[in-house]
Amino acid sequence: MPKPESLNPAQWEAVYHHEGPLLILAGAGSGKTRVITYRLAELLRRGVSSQRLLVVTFTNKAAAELRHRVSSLLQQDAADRELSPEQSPEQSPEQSPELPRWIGTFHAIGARLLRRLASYAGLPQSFPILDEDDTLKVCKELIAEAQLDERLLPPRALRAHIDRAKNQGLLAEEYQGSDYFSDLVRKLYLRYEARLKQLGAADFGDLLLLPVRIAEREPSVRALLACRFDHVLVDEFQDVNTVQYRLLKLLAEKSRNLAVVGDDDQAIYGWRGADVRLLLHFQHDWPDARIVKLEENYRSSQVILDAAHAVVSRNEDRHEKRLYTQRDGGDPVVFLRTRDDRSEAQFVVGTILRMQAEEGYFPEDFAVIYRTNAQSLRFEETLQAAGLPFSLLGGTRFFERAEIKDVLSYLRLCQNPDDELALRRVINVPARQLGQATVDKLLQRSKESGQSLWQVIQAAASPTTGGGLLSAKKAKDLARFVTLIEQLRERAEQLSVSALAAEVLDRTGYRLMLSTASPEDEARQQNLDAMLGSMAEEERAALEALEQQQSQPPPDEGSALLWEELRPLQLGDYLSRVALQTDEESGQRGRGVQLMTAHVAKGLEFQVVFVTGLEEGLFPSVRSGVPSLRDSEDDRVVEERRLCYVAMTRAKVQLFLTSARQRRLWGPDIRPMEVSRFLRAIPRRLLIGSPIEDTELPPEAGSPGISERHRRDESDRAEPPKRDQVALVRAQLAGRISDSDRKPQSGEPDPVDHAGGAGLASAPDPELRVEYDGDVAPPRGQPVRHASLGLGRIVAISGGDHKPVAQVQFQSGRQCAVDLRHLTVLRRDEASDLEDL
DNA sequence: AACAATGTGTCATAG
DNA sequence: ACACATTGTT
Repeated sequence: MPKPESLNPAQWEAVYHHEGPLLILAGAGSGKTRVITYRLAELLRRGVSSQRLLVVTFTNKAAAELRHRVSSLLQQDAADRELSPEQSPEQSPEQSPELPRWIGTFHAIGARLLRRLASYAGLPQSFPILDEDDTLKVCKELIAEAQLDERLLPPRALRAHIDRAKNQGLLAEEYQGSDYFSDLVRKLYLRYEARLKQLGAADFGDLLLLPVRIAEREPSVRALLACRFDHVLVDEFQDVNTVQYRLLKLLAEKSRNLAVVGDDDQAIYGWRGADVRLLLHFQHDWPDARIVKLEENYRSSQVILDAAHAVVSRNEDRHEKRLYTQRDGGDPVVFLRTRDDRSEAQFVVGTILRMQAEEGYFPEDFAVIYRTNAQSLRFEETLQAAGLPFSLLGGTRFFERAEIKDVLSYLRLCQNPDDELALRRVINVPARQLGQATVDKLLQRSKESGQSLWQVIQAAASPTTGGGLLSAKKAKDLARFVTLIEQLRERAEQLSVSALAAEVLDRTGYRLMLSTASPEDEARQQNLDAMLGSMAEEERAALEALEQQQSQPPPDEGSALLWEELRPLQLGDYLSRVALQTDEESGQRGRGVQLMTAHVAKGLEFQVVFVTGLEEGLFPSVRSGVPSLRDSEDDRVVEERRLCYVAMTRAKVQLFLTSARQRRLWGPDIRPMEVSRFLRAIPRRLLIGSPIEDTELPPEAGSPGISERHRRDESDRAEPPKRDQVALVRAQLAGRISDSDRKPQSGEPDPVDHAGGAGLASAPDPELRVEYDGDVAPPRGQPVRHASLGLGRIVAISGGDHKPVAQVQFQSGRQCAVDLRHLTVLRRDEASDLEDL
């Protein structure tokens, strides 16, 4: 059992709170995970069944971490009990409680619920879960089918709108169309929903949306959910969105034992529908909630905390809290303004090398944090060149690699050959002469006949039933593929998951395809081997859990539907787990220097942290193009500020902040970058390094001499910091400057391109470009020209948060919506040859 | 004509 | 790494 003396009073209160709602406001590094693990252990000790505890986290990594920590706490607990001489007789001495079985991300929990509720949603029990790629393809096809131009409604935008709707709990028919644009989205959302149903598939949003909607509709299901768990514990509550909250309310409806942990200063997922107000106004729904504040920080030095606080406290709508630590003082935060992203990377890597050599740090002690994944490249190159090991967190995720998805698609086909997306993915991988044209024919036939693609393929492959759809040669190629799949499906009945996967690699010729000696192929082979290994591992774990299973309480209250049964790993179990397992194997924390985005960094901690790219437009990131209509500039920056806070508070001992004077962003142009406003918020006394007052002139032709810049760095400091720190920065500056000796590529950087033009061949005359800032929109009937669609008139204008869009009737007869920025407004005389439409 | 191989631009942030 | 366009091959 937890030792109370290792908890501070606030933590103690949170751990031992008994029944009823509980809100834990946990500042960064305040021992939040510790509180959750201890509380779980305490609940188990009090006799709450491991089957009736639900713990929700945001990432698989966090779930794995919790599982691990609870498990070791329970083991230690059992060991302690054995040692203690006086054993209370009523306490069962023999075994420590089982681990809670329901620890997972919202999506994992939702998927488990939906598997059992599938019939209510008209889905097969083994529905595939579509990832982002899959849903993007679906959106693309829908847009094509609707004969819309992708430039007007980019598939990504459609997907984002649908996803957002789902996060708000809206089904397609509830989606409100108020203008042309949202009407369009509504129509396509309706088709999207129908298409997914036809595919028998669910997307990420469905995993939460559908269980909630089913339960709210079906009283019997609602009752099941309400009594399924005795305690519900939620981590990162500030990042919960509406649907997730509705699910929580359903699950805690009866017990009312809902404990949530969160920090409003770390709310960074507003863009995917999270609503901090759920945390800020928790008492509104749960008036009797006990509130516990954790404000003592056990991670960072006071200097780091003060600097981070200075950044985030600029926000207004927040619980004011001030973290304190017993480790007073600490080294100042080092700020460095570098010439460009290259020298930024060189500074970071140089510093790591030096601190490693001189201060005994290991590569694992360092984290490099940036705003966007694209920034990782420079660091990767530079670390590579320096011979430092590193691992990239996030980015392209393991299970999204092509080779992994290919093999998983074969496995999906073994489970269900009607899985159209899986079928289309692998029909020609490895190449078997079944290209686009052939697949299109088959798809066409499938659409006409209403048969599944697999059925059509089976028919077309046979000379008797082919109906002349394909040439004899193609039919033969196809028949070979059909036989392959049929054989694999037979084998699937007999083999374990890992053995089946190995067979897939073999029989499909996939291994053979990767047998060239190229480093890419070798990496792919390694990835596949890693996957086979993880399969075997899961099989072993499932068996072990089965063996160790304690007396299984029989399903009570008719809730067999939601009961989890332990069994050997089945193909379907594996596929559904893997669809949600987007982060790298969580157990083995990557080796070497850790590279990650600020979002990924949440919840982690490191000795030394570099927060990089602190530049206006990058961090805070301001989306290029037209500012959105509703959000004020500030609204968007508020979350960025919290993101910066999250990044800074990852550091335990030393924090570095860097900012480049120029970098290539989005396009081919090298842009001058201003220093981030977040830096200006930090009191000078906490900082050493480059002056922040640095006026943001792009490097002039005769760029300032090295010595001059160096001198400025020194003279601008408000207060002399510790001498060794000065030496440190000097040494680093010297290293950096020797690199930046090279001349800038061109005398003047290109002017900032505010248009964010989307690859049109000829850019419209800037003077005639539409100004659209919400007030000045072109009137209806306005003649316009589009680079590729020709002349037309505006029929309607619609905004939306993202893109101002005009519905245009073109002279060609085509009517479609076009991003306003791609239109040129014509003067009356220019439009004379445009007839009335 | 249908496929395969090769080159090019693009990308917030996550499950 | 992926989609797209282009060129090369059967």
